[in-house]
Amino acid sequence: MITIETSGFIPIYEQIKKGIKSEISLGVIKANEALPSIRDLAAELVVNPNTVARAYRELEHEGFICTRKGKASFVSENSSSLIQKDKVRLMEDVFDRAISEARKFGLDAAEIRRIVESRLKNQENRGEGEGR
Amino acid sequence: MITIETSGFIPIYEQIKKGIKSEISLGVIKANEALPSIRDLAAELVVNPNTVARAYRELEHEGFICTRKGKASFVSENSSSLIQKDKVRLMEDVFDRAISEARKFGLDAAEIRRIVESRLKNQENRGEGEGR
Amino acid sequence: MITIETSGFIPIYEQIKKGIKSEISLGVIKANEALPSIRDLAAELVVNPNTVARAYRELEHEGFICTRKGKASFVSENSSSLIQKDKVRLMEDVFDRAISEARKFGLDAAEIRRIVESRLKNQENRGEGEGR
Amino acid sequence: MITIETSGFIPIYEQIKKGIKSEISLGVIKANEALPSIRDLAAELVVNPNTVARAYRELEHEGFICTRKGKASFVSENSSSLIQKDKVRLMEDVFDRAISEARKFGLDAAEIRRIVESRLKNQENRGEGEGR
DNA sequence: GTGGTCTAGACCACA
DNA sequence: GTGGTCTAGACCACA
Repeated sequence: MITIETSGFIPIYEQIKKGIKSEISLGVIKANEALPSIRDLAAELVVNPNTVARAYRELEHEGFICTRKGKASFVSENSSSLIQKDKVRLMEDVFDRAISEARKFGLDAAEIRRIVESRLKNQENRGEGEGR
Repeated sequence: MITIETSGFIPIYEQIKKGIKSEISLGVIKANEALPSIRDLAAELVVNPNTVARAYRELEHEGFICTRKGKASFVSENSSSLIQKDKVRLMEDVFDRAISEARKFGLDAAEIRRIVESRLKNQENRGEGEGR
Repeated sequence: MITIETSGFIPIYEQIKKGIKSEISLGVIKANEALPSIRDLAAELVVNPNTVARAYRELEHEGFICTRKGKASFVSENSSSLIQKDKVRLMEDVFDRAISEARKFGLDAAEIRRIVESRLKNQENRGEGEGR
Repeated sequence: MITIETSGFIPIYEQIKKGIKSEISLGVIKANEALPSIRDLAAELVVNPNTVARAYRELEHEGFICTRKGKASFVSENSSSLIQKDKVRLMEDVFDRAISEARKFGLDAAEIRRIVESRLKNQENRGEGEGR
């Protein structure tokens, strides 16, 4: 369910980290459940295992997952509360950036609202089919 | 007026490019006007001249500015129309990304609208003073 | 009585080896006495049998224990003298490392003595209850 | 000044991290001073640049150093206070481990003191010559 | 030249 | 099979 963009500037390991946080946030993977193995996820994403390993390692350092050697990585017990905080910060950040970008090009609040609406609609019309 | 973030993953030359497009878009610099020299802008942004040079070079390739050797770089005659197209695409892109990011974390349209409103207000209260 | 740390870098089989040497050294298990079976110890330590097997195998190679196929592992006849030598070397090693670590951070002999005293006291106050 | 043990179980990147913390602690490198470049240190330690890079990256995440891309890594402004805390924790840890190791082999406080004294003397006699 | 990311691939501890 | 470390080496952004 994680998608990787190789164009663009965000490192693959960051995209993996965000993808996993997203899955935890959505409840796709729940506390104490195992993540896919490094090798499996690497194969699925067509990415080097080292890159996945880095993502997992950083998620572990940040407390989202914990790893049992020889077994697998598991979503931490307290991941939900961590994710919750992280998510709020992340969402604020994402829209602050988008809005200040828009402001830099002279858009006012009304125009921003309008473009948000149009993109919301646009994604509804296109995107919904994919999930089914 | 251009601000550079050294943390984060977006290359500095990209930030400079976007900054200049923004200034053209806002009319801060108009068609046929000269851009600051590479050295001056580099000094102002506390950035290496090579980085500014790259931004200018790419803006030239994209037709936004034209550089006369030994002289300076000027905003192209047809920059406004180019910028206009670029701006629409850019804004759509920016909000598409923000919204799909939010969707990845399970936010629905109502929640997205709410967060956009809160960030719009938040930036009004803080940010406006800086521009004056 | 053996405790395993899964965080940290010392392999589990090494921790098991040291734990058994410790028990021989303390007389908890005496010469010619049987060690717990690999399966039992593995269960007790919540560790994979392979890992215990490796510890036993290496202890055998070093002469501390001997394994009779189909039966069990026994503490060797001459284990005490071996342990005695090993223990002296081990203790010197342990404190050499600790002290040189402290030296690397600029502590002088007086400061090292002081910290040793404080840790000795600290462990007395907390740790003694656990053993009983 | 950093020494790497390839025998033993502590990962090279950890040894590098500790070595650098030690140098900061000793004032060998001071706040705002540049660390050796990744490539240089890798060459000096006869280690892969990736390994040094990992050490630097983790030191950065922990706040001890900060990296300016294209330039170098620098000791953070607030490194001293961080190091101070880290050092205390580290020294307590080191001696707690050493002492509990000794306890596992039946040594009492008096014997531990004696062995500490003997190792302190031993290192004085051997080690001092090297520093000059 | 300097740091950052990524790949390919080896070897080890653990299950 | 699973994660962890390490090496060798490529390519990019930045100075």
